Amino acid sequence: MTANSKEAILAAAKQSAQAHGYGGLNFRDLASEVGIKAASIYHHFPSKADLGVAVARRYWEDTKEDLDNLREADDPSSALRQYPGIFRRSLENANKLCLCSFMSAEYDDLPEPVKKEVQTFADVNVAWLSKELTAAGVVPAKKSEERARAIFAAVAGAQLMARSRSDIALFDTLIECYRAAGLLPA
Amino acid sequence: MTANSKEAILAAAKQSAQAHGYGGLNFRDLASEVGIKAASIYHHFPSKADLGVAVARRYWEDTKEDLDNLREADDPSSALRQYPGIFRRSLENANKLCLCSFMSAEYDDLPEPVKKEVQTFADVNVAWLSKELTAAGVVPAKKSEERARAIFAAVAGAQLMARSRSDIALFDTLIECYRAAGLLPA
DNA sequence: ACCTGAACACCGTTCAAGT
DNA sequence: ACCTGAACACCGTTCAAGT
Repeated sequence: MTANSKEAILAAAKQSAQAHGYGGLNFRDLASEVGIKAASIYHHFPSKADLGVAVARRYWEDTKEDLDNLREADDPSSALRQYPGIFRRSLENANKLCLCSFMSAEYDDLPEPVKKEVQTFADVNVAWLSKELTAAGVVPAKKSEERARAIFAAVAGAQLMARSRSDIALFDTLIECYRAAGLLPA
Repeated sequence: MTANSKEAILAAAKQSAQAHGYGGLNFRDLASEVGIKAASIYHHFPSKADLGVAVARRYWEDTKEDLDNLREADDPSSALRQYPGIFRRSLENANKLCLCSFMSAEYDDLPEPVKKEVQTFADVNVAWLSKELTAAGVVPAKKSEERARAIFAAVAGAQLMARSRSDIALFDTLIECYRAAGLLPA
């Protein structure tokens, strides 16, 4: 074992939750991947709900960092152009789904604090998109949040559909079609 | 018990799968809702996979019927306008998700024959949309399938996002925004 | 601090046996 | 045909004990 167990658990849980959801997360498989026993996980996370919260929070934190890096590296138009790439990378990574899309599906069965983190993921994406859309002059400031939400929902939907076909090219076609139709800036 | 058990199981399983997914489908709760024991379900469906196939097939058959009715009752433009209503009705029904969106998330853990039914659901939607888009003159025939796929993915994404907020008004706003942006015909 | 074996209560699933 | 009791496998969780 290289790093500390807590980080290793978090990383493994993130991968598993993106493939199998919160319900599909199980401590025994998780532990064996990390090289400890299931009971040991409880030393780091007092319950499954706590692990779920930690994974979802880390997930949006990582995404926020990716988004901020995009913003710093490029002008708003280019940054917006690269936004779908974040969802594409999940598909590239063993056809994985956005953790928060999966958890949105599972919403009824999620512990309350996990729900909050899922919503924060959406909020982070919408806020970033909204700011870039305004900065790029795509839509007036008054309409930017609404458009941001539409883009977020559509890109998540494209990822979901592409995953169900294990077809990254389909994802690319869908994004191109969003651009051609006018939902995403060309 | 009114009708036969098999139909009652199918109906209850459909509701449960839309709320909790294929993984969340559980025979004990299902049985108690129908008024029999869990083991009795296996008399009607030899395995969970068989039940999953039956539920998913029934689901797309029902949707196909709804779509065909829409087509017969209205001209292509009006029919297209009412398309998102099919997804809206799931949300109205106790904030439920499209069964096939949920199963797309769960794709890695689905039995092979269930995967096929999930794809057929998408195919049915895309074929209907494609035909109506061409008939309504929204896009040239050559581009209609691609656009149909984009609409299907985007509407499913809107439903997923609205579900995670238990907010039907958000679904309506997203659909309106798709129209304003040009993805859906106005 | 960090980990484990063993156990607990629970639940989805299966199957041989009932009617 | 239709249903069930009982068993099985697995789950999240706990805890006393190990280092």
